[in-house]
Amino acid sequence: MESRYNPAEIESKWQQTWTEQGLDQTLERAERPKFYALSMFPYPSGNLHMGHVRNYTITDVIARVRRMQGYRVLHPMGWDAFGLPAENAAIQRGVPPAQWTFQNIDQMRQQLQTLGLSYDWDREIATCSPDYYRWTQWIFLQFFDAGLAYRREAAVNWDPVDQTVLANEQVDSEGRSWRSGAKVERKLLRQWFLKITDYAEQLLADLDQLTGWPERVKLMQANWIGKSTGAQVTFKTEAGDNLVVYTTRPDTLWGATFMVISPEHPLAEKLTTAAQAEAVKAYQTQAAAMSEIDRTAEGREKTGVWTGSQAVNPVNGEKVPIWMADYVLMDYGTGAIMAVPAHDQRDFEFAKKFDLPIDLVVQSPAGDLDVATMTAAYAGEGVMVNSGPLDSVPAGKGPGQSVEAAVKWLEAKGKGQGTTNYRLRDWLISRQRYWGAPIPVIYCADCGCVPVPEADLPVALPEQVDLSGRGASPLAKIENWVNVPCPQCGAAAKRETDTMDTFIDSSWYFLRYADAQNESRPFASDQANDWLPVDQYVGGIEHAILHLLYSRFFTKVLRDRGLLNFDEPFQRLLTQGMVQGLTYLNPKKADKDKWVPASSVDPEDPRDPTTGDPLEMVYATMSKSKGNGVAPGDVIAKYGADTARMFILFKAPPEKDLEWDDADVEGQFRFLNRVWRLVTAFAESGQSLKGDAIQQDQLGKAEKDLRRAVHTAIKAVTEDIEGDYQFNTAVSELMKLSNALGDAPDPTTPAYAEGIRTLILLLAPFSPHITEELWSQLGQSDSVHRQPWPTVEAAALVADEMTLVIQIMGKTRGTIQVPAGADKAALENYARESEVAQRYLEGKQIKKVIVVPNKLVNFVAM
RNA sequence: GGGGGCGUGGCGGAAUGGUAGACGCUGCGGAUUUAAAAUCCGUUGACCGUUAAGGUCGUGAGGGUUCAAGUCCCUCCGCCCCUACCA
Repeated sequence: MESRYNPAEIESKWQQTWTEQGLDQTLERAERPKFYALSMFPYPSGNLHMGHVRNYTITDVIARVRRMQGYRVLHPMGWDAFGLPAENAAIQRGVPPAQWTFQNIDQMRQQLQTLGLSYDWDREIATCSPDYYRWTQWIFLQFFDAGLAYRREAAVNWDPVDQTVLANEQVDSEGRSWRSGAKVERKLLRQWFLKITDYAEQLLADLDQLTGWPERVKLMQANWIGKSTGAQVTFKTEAGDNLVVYTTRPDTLWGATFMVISPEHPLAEKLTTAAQAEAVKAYQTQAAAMSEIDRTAEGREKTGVWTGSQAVNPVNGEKVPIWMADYVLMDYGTGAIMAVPAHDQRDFEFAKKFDLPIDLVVQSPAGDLDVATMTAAYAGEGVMVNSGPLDSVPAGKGPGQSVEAAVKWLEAKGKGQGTTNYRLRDWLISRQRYWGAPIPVIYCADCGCVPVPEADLPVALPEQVDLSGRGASPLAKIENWVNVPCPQCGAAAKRETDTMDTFIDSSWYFLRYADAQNESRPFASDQANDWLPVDQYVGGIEHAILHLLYSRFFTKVLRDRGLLNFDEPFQRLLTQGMVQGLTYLNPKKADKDKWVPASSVDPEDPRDPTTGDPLEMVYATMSKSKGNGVAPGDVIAKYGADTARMFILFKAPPEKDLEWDDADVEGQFRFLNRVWRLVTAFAESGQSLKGDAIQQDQLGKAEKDLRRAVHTAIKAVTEDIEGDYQFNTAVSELMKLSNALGDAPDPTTPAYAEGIRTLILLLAPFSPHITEELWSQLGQSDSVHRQPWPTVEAAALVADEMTLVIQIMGKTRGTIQVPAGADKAALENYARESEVAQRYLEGKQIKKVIVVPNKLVNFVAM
């Protein structure tokens, strides 16, 4: 009797069995090639959302296929578990951050387990656990030892209401604190930095090694690193100081008519004359109070103030006034610029506003540029003029052009030198927060900043802590934690009370998985060198720069410390698209309030429940604020994890956004039901999966057709997965195979048995539960997931006949069936004799015949 | 302003320069059923053709290369994403 497909029952049954059997544990068999499949680990919010499901399903399919292909696969999961939400929960609900976090982890692990993901849970990590952050601190000390961790004053986002520093991501687009709503100020504080700029060139150059990364992610990183070439030029000030500027256009030095320094420039005070002191001070205060966002707002009118002093242009001896303006940023270049208003738009605007001179040094090819009539800076091609030794040299950065000539001239005269500059800045890692890894250093009055000795790690987070969300780091208030003897001299000393940016935790977690339970080191080098680099990394595009750049940086530093032997952590990267939900919006309402949660809308007649306005429907990324989310648990409860996985893989290519659609989910459920019926009917007919040996040359047409469909499916699914991960087309190939089996006239042949077997095996990585159940119903004792991946039999792909397309003048006019393997001459003959060709060619003269073997014959005729 | 990507049926999406629309969803018609659900079969780009055979058009727009263009080249339009006073 035919049983119904009951996903709830079989899924929990097999999940339990797999856990008991340890089916998903990492296979330690050195003779097999390794494959490391990794999803970006989640923050344990406590709630699994569809974005997670998509991410982990993609990686799981890849891991499962590789296992069947004979690789030993590392496929781990863990938790990016430090971070502010845990502190907020503590403040709002009085639950200790550790307790809140570990509860969430338990909850999310359970949710993950319902998806049938083949993780090796023995390697699970949580960055907030002392077993882990001990090694985060150890790695920090490696950086410290290498001179790559240092402290300096930095301008940070300061919330004047809550009296705390905020991370950039906690400041909204209007420059307000997400918590207090106060306008964020910039404040100078002593902070810890990692010297990522030391690795700027390598981080840029090694992008070339990342052949398996999306081009746009590499571009984003390259732009972020922002390499530019130019020159540093020294201007002497009236007071005799050297004011160094960086410029990418040293050739326009002769057109520099003033200079601008940043309000934070170290020479600012010295350069300011008594007469201007008050105005300059006021300008600096005003600049300091502004957030970076306000300061760099688009289209903002130039502001500035004269310092009262002047410098000498080193190329022509002319005096140029030194101004101060906030459009010059202290943390790019030298914090000072030479202004060439004729050829730089910003300088042009500044010169116009403050009535400063404009000197033309590049004349356009048309020769019609005149400073008296210019309404904008000219940055185009041309030839150098009014530029002494550079006159008549073509303007530009190319070989033999003005920039090259200018650098040569400056270097020869000792007035400057060619340099390379990067936009990348050092990484500020101090956070005035509790729930992070404490920075393991101690301040001693005599010995200075002393690293915590390795043996004393971890510097554990104290459990009893008062979290108010206000003031400096909560750790500073815990006297018996802060006060420790100096590790060097034993005198009374104090701990650093800041914790590390959580991006540090995630910059090395992929290494820990290789040796997750090591108690004496963060990882054994031979283990890490064996498993890494990650063969396939999967995650969201939002980490295109941050996490991926930091991880590359860490890998290179640890390599230089002799701990790793590879340059790049992630060989291939797949950035999966967002999951979008059907979203209702009220077009009459303002942007922020226009979303209407789907739960309060009647889909038959979508109206705003409060105003009665008709609503518009769009697809938008699922989020709480839009009320358009679909809970994974609901879908799994209704259709099962296999259906959810199939839908997500089929609905869109992995890197594109995916529109959640219930009807399509139903479609996948129908497909799995069809597979269920096909296989259970086969099982009940009492046939064996082994079948008789198949003799390809003795098969009838129907069997040959079926075998061709079967082996075409193997080929297509394998190629779709090994190539660019076209899971959507892979699933459609599985559907075609299922359709072919359903259409097969005789379900008792060996070819049919082969088809059933192949369908189950090819489907197994996509839908692990139903395939395991069907496999076992067919009397197989070993897991379907331990079977070898099917291989293509070339002979089975060969058809006796083929469809030949007949074209007249490039237009398809019909097709005929011809024997396969016919040569060009034979194909042309078949085509000539065809009824279609005769009809169209009657009374015409054939000028040319193009024969494409296995495809078509095209007659060019008049 | 700079950089990147994308425009294909009612919808999601397929198409090594070689039959555009695979596969699925939706819609429509039918079978089964007391009825429904489920399932199965057929059909589903537009237009012309009474039916049929067949034809014309059709991948954002316009040009070009080619025997043949969704695919390659040029010009333009539209949308999306990232980034931005970076000297």
